Amino acid sequence: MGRQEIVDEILMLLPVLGRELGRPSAGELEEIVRCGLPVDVQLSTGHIQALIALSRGPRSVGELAEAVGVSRPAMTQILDRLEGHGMVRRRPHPGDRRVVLVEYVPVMREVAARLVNRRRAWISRVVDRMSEEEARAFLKGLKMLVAASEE
Amino acid sequence: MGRQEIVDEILMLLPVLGRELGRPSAGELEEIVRCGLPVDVQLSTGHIQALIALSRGPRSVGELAEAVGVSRPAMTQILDRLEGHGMVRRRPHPGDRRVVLVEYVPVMREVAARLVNRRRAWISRVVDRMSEEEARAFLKGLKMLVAASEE
DNA sequence: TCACAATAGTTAAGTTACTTAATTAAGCGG
DNA sequence: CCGCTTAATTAAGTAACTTAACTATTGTGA
Repeated sequence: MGRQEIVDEILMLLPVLGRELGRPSAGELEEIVRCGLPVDVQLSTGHIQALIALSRGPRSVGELAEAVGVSRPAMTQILDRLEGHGMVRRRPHPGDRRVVLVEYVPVMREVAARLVNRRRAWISRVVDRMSEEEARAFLKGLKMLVAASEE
Repeated sequence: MGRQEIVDEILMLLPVLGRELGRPSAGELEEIVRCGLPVDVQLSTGHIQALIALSRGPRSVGELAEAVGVSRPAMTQILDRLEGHGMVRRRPHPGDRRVVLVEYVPVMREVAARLVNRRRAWISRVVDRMSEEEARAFLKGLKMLVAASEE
C-alpha cells in the first residue's frame, strides 16, 4: 500500500472516529445509572475531556477550553451541565476575581474516574494490542496532525 | 511515557482532531472561489468523504452512507448539497429502480479532486514526515479503533 | 398471483454541540 | 480615574447529525 492510499484511508477514517466519539456508548449509560446519577445525563466527548483535564487539579474555564479545543462559551456550557449533575464545582480564584476555578466535587472524584475509565478502556483495548513502538508512532502521528491543523 | 499516559493523550487528542476536521479551512474557501463555485459553498468532512468515496466510481446512497459512517438521511442531505453545487448527479440504477446511483458530474471531476487534494495535502504533510513503519502503525491503530467502536 | 414483509431513498421534526457577537465584571497602566 | 485588555457569561444562530414516518419498489411463500 502506497503512501497515497494510506493518506486516503486516514482521511476517511478520522471523521468516522470523530463521530463515533461524540455518541455516548451503551456501557456509559449503564455506568451512569449505576452511579446514581440522573438517567438523562448525557456526557459527550467534551464533557469527558473536561473531566480528564481536571484530574490533575483545578483549572480555569479558559484553560479548560483550550485543553479541550473549544471556545470559552462552549466550555461554559459543558461546565454548566457537569455542575448541574454535581460532578464539578466553580469557585472564585483567590488572587484574580475575574477567573473562575473549576474542580471536582470531592465525592464525585471517583464517579468521574469510573466514567472516564470507560472511555479509557476502549482505547486501552486497542493500544494493548499494539507494540510499544506502534503505540508511540500512533500518538506521535496524532500529535503531528493536531499541530498541523493549528498552523 | 507509560501506556496509561499514552491512552490519556489519545483520549484528549482524538476529539480535538475530530472538531478540527469539521471546520472548513481558509485555504479551502480560496480554492472554492477559484473553482468558480458559489462563495457560500460549505464543504464539511462528510462532503469530502463522499467525494473521496465516489472517486472509484458510482455508488448508491446507502453505500456512501456506510462508507462515511452516517445515516442514510444524513447522506441524502450531503448529496443534496453536492448536487446543488453541480458536483455530483443522481441517476437511477438500471436493474433496481429503488436504488439511486451517485456519480461525479464529469466536468466536476477535476474540481472535486482539487478540493479533496487540499485535505489530502494536510494529511500528507504529516505522513511524509513519518517513516514507512510509523505511517503503517498509525493507520493500523486508526483501523483498530474504528473496529473497536463498532462492537 | 397476491398479500406481505423487506429494502432504498426521502421527508419531517427535533436535538446537540458548537459558533460569533454582545454584555458584565475585574484588573492594569498611563 | 479613564480607557484598554482579559475572563466568563449570556444571547442568538447554525450545521450536522439523529429517529420516525412515508413512498416506491422488489423479492417471497401460501
